Amino acid sequence: MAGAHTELHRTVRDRLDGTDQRYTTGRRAVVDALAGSGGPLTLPELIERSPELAQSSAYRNLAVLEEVGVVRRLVHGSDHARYELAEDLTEHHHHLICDECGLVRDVTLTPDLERRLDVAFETLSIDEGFSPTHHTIDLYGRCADCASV
Amino acid sequence: MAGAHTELHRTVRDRLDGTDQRYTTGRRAVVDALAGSGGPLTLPELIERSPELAQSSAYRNLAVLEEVGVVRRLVHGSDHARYELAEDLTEHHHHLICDECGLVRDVTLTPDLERRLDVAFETLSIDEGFSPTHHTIDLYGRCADCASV
DNA sequence: TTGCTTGCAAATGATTTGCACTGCT
DNA sequence: AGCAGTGCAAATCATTTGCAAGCAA
Repeated sequence: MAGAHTELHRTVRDRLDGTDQRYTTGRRAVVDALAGSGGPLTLPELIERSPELAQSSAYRNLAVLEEVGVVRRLVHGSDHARYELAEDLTEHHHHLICDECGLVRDVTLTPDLERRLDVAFETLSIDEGFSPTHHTIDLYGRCADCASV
Repeated sequence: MAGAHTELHRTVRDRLDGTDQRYTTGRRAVVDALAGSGGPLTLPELIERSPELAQSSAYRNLAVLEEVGVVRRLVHGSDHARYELAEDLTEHHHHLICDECGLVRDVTLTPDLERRLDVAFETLSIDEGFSPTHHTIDLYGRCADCASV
């Protein structure tokens, strides 16, 4: 656990070093917050978890981290965009999204199903002259909390 | 073809009637534009196809049509949101999204694969206490035009 | 020192809204 | 007549950016 965390930070630092950027306290706080949540966070949620971050710096750090491939920016229906660690730092996953409260949680599909999907996408792409790089699957519905009301 | 189109308009009118809203020329233009494109449109694209629409009216009409379940609003990475006809007026489909130019095109998966996905989502949802209503799949990559550069 | 970072305040840009006018019904 | 729809201009609000000060190599 601690080991994985350390390695995560080392990877991030390496990627920043590559373009003369520093791994500052603020950036580390962003990475820690994203690593510690079970799903992508909005800017307000991120700041709630790291109140020492100024809003503009948080946005800027997320942009920098996105550029070096550490962070991924997502947009669903809601007002705020959401941010998560890039998949090569975590694991391929998808999202459960609550129509009611907007909560987003990570989920994974079985390797077997992912394999079938990849094959289907590949075939599709050839038909369409499209070169696929990645895919996202969002599952919308009601989360446990909202359903129990 | 003409028949299907007529039926579409009738359906839209019915849904609007249900809440004392009118199926005006502007709204019809919005529906026609969305029905005639091979993928969801941004507001600028929509207005390009129907220049008689004022921007604010286009936004307002889209909002009204979304409320009565005729239109669906999508957001991907780009600046503008995209709008398409609701799936019960068209057909269950997914999207190919070009990382480069932002183009979005509709695609469908095989019924067999969709069935497998539904089963997987159902299982997943039970595990998570989540009640699924629908899903979206976005396939990112390079479209034929951008790949050929 | 050099130049990346930060925080504040101001700017940007998509979308929304107030209001007076138009046009169905 | 009575109320929904429209267009314009102004308001919102998430996000971005300019700038002066802070901090690490």
